[in-house]
Amino acid sequence: MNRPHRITLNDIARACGVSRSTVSLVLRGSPLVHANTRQQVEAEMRRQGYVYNRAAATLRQRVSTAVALVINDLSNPFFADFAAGVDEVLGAKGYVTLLGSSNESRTKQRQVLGSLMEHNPVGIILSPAETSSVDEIELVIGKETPLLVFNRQLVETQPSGFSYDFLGLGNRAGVRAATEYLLSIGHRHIAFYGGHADSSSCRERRAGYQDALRASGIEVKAEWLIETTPTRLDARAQADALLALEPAATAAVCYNDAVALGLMLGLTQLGRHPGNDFAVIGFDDIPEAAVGIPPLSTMNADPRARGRQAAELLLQRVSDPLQMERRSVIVDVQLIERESTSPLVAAPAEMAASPPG
Amino acid sequence: MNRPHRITLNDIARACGVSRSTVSLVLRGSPLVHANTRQQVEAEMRRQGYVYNRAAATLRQRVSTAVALVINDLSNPFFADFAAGVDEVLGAKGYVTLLGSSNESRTKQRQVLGSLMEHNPVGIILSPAETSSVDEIELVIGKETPLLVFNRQLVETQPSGFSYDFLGLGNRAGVRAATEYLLSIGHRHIAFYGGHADSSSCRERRAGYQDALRASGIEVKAEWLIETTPTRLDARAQADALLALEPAATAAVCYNDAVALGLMLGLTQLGRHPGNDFAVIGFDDIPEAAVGIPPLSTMNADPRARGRQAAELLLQRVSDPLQMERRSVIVDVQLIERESTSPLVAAPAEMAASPPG
DNA sequence: CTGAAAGCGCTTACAG
DNA sequence: CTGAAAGCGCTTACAG
Repeated sequence: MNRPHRITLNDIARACGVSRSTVSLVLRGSPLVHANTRQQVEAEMRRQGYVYNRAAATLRQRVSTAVALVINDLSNPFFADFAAGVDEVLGAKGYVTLLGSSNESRTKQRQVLGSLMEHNPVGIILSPAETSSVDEIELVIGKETPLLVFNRQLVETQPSGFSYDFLGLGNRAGVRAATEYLLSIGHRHIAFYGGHADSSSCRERRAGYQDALRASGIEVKAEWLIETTPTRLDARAQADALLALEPAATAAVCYNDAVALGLMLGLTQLGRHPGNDFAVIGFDDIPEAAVGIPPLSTMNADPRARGRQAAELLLQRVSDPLQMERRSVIVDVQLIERESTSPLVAAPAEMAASPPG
Repeated sequence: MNRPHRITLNDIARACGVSRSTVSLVLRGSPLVHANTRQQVEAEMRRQGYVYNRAAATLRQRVSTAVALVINDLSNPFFADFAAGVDEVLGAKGYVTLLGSSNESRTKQRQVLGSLMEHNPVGIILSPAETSSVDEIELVIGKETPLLVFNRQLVETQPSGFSYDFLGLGNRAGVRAATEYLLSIGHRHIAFYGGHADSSSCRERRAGYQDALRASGIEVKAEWLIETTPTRLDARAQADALLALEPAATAAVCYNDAVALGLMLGLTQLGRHPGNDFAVIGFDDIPEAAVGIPPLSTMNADPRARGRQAAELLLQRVSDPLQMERRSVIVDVQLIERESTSPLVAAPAEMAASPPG
C-alpha cells in the first residue's frame, strides 16, 4: 500500500545533491546551469518519472497557459471544425484548451464561463449562444481577460467601455459575390431562397444579394426573397415557389447548403435539372455539397482555418494587451464552383438551347 | 496605469475584518460560520468581483477538478458529438474538460497527453489514434491516472500490468441484428457491402454478418463480401457488383452510411428502386441518413450518449480507484428502421410482386 | 464560531 | 555556477 507520493523538484534535487533552485533552472532551460549538472538532473527526472506541476508554476508566476474555448454547438460540424483549428494552434504554442459548450443556452454559457474563469485563462474564445449580450458576458468574465468573439456579434444594449475582438464571416460580401457570379454567366432572374429573416446571418446574406442586383440595375422585388425553415425538407417542399415567379427564376442563391441541397431535390422532382436548366449556389461547403447530384457550388468559410485564425488573434491580444483598440476581422468566404452552376447556363432567352462546349 | 491586482481571500478578509480562514470556510459552504458573517463575506466578494483561484486550491488540496479528453478526429461529427457528451457530464459534475486532439497522429497524441498531464487531470478519456499501443500510452501518462479508452482497442504488444477501462460499440452484434432483420423480412441473398477488411471495425462488422447467416443455415461465400473504399463515390461506382452475383443480391448490409448512401445512388442509376426492390442498411446514423431518398435504415450508436457514458465511467473509476479490475463496456447499437428497408420487400421468389399493404 | 500557522510545488530575486 | 529564503492563493488541522 504505497501511497502514490508525487515526485517533485525536491525529490530530484535531493537525489542529485543539488538545490531545488538548480533543478528549476534546468527545467526552464537556463544557461546558468553547468552542462554536467543539467544532464545529471535530466537523467534523474526521467528515471523517477517526474511530471511538471504546471498549476504550481502558474500560481507562482501568476500567468497561466490556459485558454478557454466556449462553443455554442459542438454537434455542428462547422463549430467542431472551428474548435479543432483553435486547439491545433493553442497546442502548438504550448497552451492548453479548456473546453466548454453552451448548447445555445445563455444560462449554461454563463455557468461554463464562470467555471472556466476559476482556472485563470489568459484569454477566452467565445462562439456565443444566440442573443448573448455584451453585459452578461462582461459580468462573468470581467474586464481584464482578453476576449475574442467568433461568428455572431454580441447584442449591445447600452454603450459600455468593454472591449473585445471579433472574428466573423463576410456573409454580405460572400453572397454578393455569389450573386454577381450568377449575373456574369447570364442570369437575370435570380431569387434568394431559404432561411428566416429574423436571423442576423440571413439578413446579412440577403443584403449581399440585394447589393449585387442593385449594382446591376436590377430591381429587387420582395417576392424574390423566399423564406423557408433552413432545412433540407422544407427547402425541398417549397421549390415550386421559384418556378411560380413571374418570370420564373432561372437561378437561386440559397441561405445555406442544406437549403440548396433540398432545393435541388425539389427541382428534380418538378422535372428540372439543376446545373443544366437551373443554377443553384449554397453557403457553408458542408461535406455533402461536393458529393451532391450534381455537386453543389457554394461559399466556403473553412471553419478549421477560422479556428486557427481565432487562436492567433487572441494570442496576439494576450501578448500585447496595451494595444487597446478593438479589432474586428471579417473573413471573405470563397466561391467554390461546382456543377450545380456549370456547364454554364445560357442566358434566359436561350434557356432551351444546349449548354455551350 | 493601475496594474490589475488580483482580488484574493486576503482582500475579502481584510475588508470584512475577519481572517482568511473564515472566508475560506464561507467559500466551501462550511456550517461553522455564523450566518451574519457568511452574508457579509458573500456580499463583499460580490462587491469586489472576487474570482476563486482553483489552481491554488488544487495545489493545496492535491486534487484537481480537470479531466483530459483527447480525440483522434474532432472534424468527424461522430467524435465531435462524443466530445460534446463528455463535456456535458463533466461540466455538470463540476469538472473542467482539457481538450486535446491528435488528428490520428500517434506523435501528436503523445505530445498532447504529455502536456495535459502537467495539469494533473484526475483522469483521461482517450479516443486513440489508429494503432496506438498500450505501452506508448502508459509511458506518458503513468500508472496512477485513471484512463478510459473509447472506440478502439489499444494494441497490446506484450502483457503489461497496466489497467484501463474500455467503452466500445457492439459492431459485431449490431450488424448481426441488422442482417437478422433482413432475414426476418424474407431476404435470402444478402451481401455485405463496402469497407476494407484491414480495418478492425470492418472485420467485426463482417463477423456479425456471417454470424447471422450461419445461424440461419445459409452458406457464407467470399464473393458476397464486397470491398470498397468506405466512401460514397466508390460505393456508388461498384453497385453493379451486387447485381452481378449469382443469384443477384436482394439486400445489402453496408459498412457504413456513406457506403449505403452511395450504393443507393448507384442502384438507382442501374434502374433499381432501393426500399422497393432492394433493401439497404447502413451504419452510424449520420444526419444525412434520415433525409436520404429513400430515408436509410441504419444502426445508431448515439455518440453523444456514448460521451456521457464515458464521462460517467471515468468518474466512477476516479472516485473508486481501489476497484481494480478493468471494465470493458460494449454498447449495443440500435437498428433504426426507415424506408430503405420498407415497405417490406417480398421474398426473393416474389420479388416482382407489388409490396404488401 | 474565529484566527494564527504551516504547507501544497513551484519561481525568483538575492547572496555568495 | 549554486543555494537559502520568500511568496503565489488557497486549505486545514489546531487552538482558543
